[in-house]
Amino acid sequence: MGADPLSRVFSALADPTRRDMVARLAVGDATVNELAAPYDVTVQAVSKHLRVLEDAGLVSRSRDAQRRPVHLEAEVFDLMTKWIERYRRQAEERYRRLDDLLQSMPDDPEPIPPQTGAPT
Amino acid sequence: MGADPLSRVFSALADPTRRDMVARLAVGDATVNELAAPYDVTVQAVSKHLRVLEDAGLVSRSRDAQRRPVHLEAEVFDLMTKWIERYRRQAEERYRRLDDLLQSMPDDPEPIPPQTGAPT
DNA sequence: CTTGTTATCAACCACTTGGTTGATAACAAG
DNA sequence: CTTGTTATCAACCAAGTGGTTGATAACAAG
Repeated sequence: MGADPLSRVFSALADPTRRDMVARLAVGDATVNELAAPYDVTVQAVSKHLRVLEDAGLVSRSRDAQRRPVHLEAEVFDLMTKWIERYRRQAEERYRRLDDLLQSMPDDPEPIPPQTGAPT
Repeated sequence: MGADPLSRVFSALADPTRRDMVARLAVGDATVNELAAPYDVTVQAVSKHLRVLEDAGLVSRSRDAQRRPVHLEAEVFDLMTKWIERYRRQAEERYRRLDDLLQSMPDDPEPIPPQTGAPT
């Protein structure tokens, strides 16, 4: 469990039930029981899911008598978005450069004939 | 392994080694050995990681004699980005609306007194 | 105080995961 | 054909995950 923040966030959202809960919480705060209702699992299982989301910083819990309203924390999404955008942009940039290169040269698909001694 | 595409992508990127490989591949294609070099693990382990990335659609592999150049597929990132953006926007929208609501009413933190028979 | 509700903690279980070693396949070069 | 390189497959193992049941805590209401 001592993983880095990014790993925790990705890992938390790798579960469809957990993504569902995030979707539900985007509409508004909810109690554990409310979150458990749509799924065919025990409240304990949902409680565990919420702990994972909380450890990832995606969710926070407050107190209201014996209820524990769950609240979605949208900021952590930025962490992922930044990571994703960075490498997507980098990959697209690379692709663009490759494309330019291929267009600038008309033929000859053998860039490096190292020491195969092709005689004249 | 019969998970949905989104789960596979999130799950694949939940591992720091795999994210590292994506970062490396964003610079340019690489062989399995090249990808294994920086890490203190066997080539087999790296091969497994690549399979996970491939199953998630993040990576594709071609043939060059006995080498298997690995190529980053940037399109799959869109799947995540779309999902993330959707619920972030929704959560922010909700936050904005809540903020408006709180500003429009000056006091009285009891919105719903259901049947407590408050007389007159 | 007792009862019911909401939620967590603890122990357990089947399955997955990330790693290992060993064998094998595919190919290049001597 | 034999050797070396690159990579995958197969079996195994320790640790983690998602689920369960049972006990417990915290609180509201009778």
